[in-house]
Amino acid sequence: MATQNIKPDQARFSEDDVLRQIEQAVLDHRLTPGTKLKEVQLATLFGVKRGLIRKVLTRLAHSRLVDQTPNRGATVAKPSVKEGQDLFATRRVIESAILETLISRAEEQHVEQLGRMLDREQKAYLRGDTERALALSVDFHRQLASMAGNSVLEEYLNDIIRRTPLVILTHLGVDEHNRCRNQEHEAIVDAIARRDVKTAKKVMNQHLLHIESKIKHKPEKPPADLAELLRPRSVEQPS
Amino acid sequence: MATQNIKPDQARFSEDDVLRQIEQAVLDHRLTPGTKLKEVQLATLFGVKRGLIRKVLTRLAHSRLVDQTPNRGATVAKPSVKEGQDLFATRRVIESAILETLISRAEEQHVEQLGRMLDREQKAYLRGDTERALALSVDFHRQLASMAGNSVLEEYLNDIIRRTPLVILTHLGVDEHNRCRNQEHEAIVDAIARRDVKTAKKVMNQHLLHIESKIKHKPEKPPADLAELLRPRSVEQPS
DNA sequence: GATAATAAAATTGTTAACAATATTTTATCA
DNA sequence: TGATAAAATATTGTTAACAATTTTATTATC
Repeated sequence: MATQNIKPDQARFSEDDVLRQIEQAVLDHRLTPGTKLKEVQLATLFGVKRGLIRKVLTRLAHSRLVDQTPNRGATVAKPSVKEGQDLFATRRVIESAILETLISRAEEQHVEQLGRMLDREQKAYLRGDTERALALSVDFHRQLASMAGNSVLEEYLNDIIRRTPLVILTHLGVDEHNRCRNQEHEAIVDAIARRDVKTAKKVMNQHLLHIESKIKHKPEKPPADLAELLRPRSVEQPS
Repeated sequence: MATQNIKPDQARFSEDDVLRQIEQAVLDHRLTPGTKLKEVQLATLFGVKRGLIRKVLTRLAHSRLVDQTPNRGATVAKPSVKEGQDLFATRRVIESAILETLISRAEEQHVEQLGRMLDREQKAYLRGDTERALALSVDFHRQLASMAGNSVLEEYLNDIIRRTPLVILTHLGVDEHNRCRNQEHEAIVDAIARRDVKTAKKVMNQHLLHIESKIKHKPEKPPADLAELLRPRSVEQPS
């Protein structure tokens, strides 16, 4: 009981925990492109030594979520327009391959599980819980990759998912219209159930293109307060 | 003049240099799956401090080239059969997408440059310089990705290229027949020149499947002497 | 000679201290 | 008041020392 009441900022995080927390903060739009990530501040926030933070930042930089400049520290990455376009184009390739692979091996239970996920996503939208809906929306794509059963495709999709918010926030800003639309998810699941590869891929492409086609603008957004945004949350086990 | 004659084992390497050297050693088959990478030894070999080696190993582990186990150090990764199959299947997806993109934007000079590369590759094979031929063969694939102009696809292909030797060495062993065949490269360039996407992709798939279909066996190979294999080479600028 | 126990050596993991660099604040001057 | 220079502070980069763990070598026992 006592251990469960430990405040997050007093907990002792592992390297992977810290990495996950920062990745999640990017995904949630809590950390926006250009935000400065100061080592000492992060170490204090997470209750760890600076060395651990340096390791995490190295890994994040290697994954291109973070830009590291010698003697100037780390900032959340700001992808260029070209990089954004390339990322979305590649996402279309990867998601299509996932759908092909999934449909070639999908079972009844897979379709049912996807249906349940969509129910939850729809309910979250209806009650106005946009944060939860966004998370479920992202999970939908992850689940497709997991069900497809190709670990390398899954790995790349997860990489893309982590980087997608950077593109959106850098070039499009936070806007309801720059997110997944639930009915398109439904159409994809329907096509999977019918084993209709062509339709599934077509809808997925449209799904992604509706965001991608807008990557031209460059609205600027002021940096937010890092401590507030990145306040550690309890480490949760994946469902 | 004096600086140019510095012996490699006395040079001061940057973090990126060391990373590149180790990656290259994997690509050359000098470092084989299961090989133990000891920090102090590497630090001595490269003339750097142990801290830098730890950073490099972190990055290599994040890229799955290296397995890191707490308190037991780092070894060159040994992908499972499934992982090997997934990697090759994903490679087919990525290479096909690269060909599509390239053909949609290819110019005369691209085709000429690829032709010159193939000449060099063929000559290396004919004079029995297998190491050089292998390097040129790998460069061929990299060049396709570079010409296609999608940086994310290129990044993923480079990741795949770095990991491919691990699969081959783990499951197939060093064998002339587990490498690219020059005539298939020629057929691919020919199809690109004719803007024949279908044929280009078909040949590329065959090209990769001729290796992939063999990923079932597990020949074992004894670990080699690390210091000999990983002796630093001079840092070369990419051509 | 084989096995187990112990000791020694090697390796990995962590840390605080300090150096180097960048940023912010303060003082000075026109 | 604004611009510039100097001083102070903050941040990043590096390092050696030490702790913790694993591996290897040596010794003891049967």
